[in-house]
Amino acid sequence: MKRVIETIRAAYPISPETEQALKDSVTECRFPKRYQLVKAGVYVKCAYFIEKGMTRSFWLVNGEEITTSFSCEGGIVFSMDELYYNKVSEEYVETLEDVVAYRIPLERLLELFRTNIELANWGRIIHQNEYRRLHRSHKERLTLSAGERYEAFKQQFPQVCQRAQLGYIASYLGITLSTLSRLRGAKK
Amino acid sequence: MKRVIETIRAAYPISPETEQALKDSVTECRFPKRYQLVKAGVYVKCAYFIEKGMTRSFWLVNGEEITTSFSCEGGIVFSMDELYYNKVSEEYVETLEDVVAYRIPLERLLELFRTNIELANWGRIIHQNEYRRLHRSHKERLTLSAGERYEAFKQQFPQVCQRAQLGYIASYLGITLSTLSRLRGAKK
DNA sequence: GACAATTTTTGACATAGGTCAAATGTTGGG
DNA sequence: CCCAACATTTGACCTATGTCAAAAATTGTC
Repeated sequence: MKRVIETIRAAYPISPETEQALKDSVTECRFPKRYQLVKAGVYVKCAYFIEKGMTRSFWLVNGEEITTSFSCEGGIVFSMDELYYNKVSEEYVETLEDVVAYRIPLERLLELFRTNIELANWGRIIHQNEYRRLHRSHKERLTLSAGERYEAFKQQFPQVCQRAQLGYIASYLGITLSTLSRLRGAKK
Repeated sequence: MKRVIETIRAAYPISPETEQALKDSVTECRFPKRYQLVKAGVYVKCAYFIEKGMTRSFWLVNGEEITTSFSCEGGIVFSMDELYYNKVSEEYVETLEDVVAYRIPLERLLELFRTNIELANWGRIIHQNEYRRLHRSHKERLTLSAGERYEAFKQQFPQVCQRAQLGYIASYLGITLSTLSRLRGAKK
């Protein structure tokens, strides 16, 4: 869990005891590329810390997939609806590469939040950060052209940009595949 | 602080001791309509729990104001950049009505997060909720037409809809004032 | 290493919503 | 109660990006 613990510590410093409590709560698991970790309409009952590989979350609206986020090494993947509100997911999460992850039951994660103040604060801070990210991308959506948004995305997530295919990036940016392709063509 | 405590408890149950610790940390204050609680480029050093009245947060981009959120009774208002990253704010927050609020120094709020597990969890949960809200509005932005978004907004925030002026709502929805006005005209 | 499947590029055309500016309506302070 | 400041509506015209479909490039698999 090297990568995962590192990322947690970068968000909020945790003690060795907390680290151990986490380690005692997870199970290593592996998934092939294109595997659905979370499906809309079902309970998953666990969250995944990504040690290796990349995933994307997406909505399925009128048969169209809309990517809402990417998670790489160190990230945590779960169904918001289930973790926050104990409802079935409205979103899907699938692997974009082979993935090594650590599975933690949601119930255990919630118990850790309730009882371990370091993890409660870590949970607060990762949500703050994600909130800030979305907030910024909302602003970009309102003030930048499609091309400028793509540039900003490349800058902010160079890795994702290289590892994810165009269609996913396009829907994340809220533009069509054709438009994104044209933008790339025009740039060179 | 009735309204404020009620809203906190609705997000995460806190004990009477925690309630008291909060009460001991705040100062009541009042602001007239159109007062700027948070300004871009400066340190504010505190957060405000709104007891009465409404505020909006906005960005100023190329001389244009882009509203990113509204806060009513029970809400909490602060500079994300300052609370999360100890940087000056990039956003403004101004009152849209006369406001009664409770001021808490950011330093004290952070100390409470670090030392009080109930408040750490409350902090986690309000951020989860805001994150979910933004997530949903991001989806709406990508899948609904301007008119449908306005309908969804009216449904989700009927109060804000009545109390805030059109221009603020338009920029929140990411459409122009003229377009929103036309939509309203067409509807009847 | 060649074919099938998938991904990306390109083309022709359509449109939702933007822009700018003027007209009208509403509101609060003296 | 009236005027100035502010908020909303309306009009004429425009453009960034979408849609749909076909061609080209890339990738994975037997």
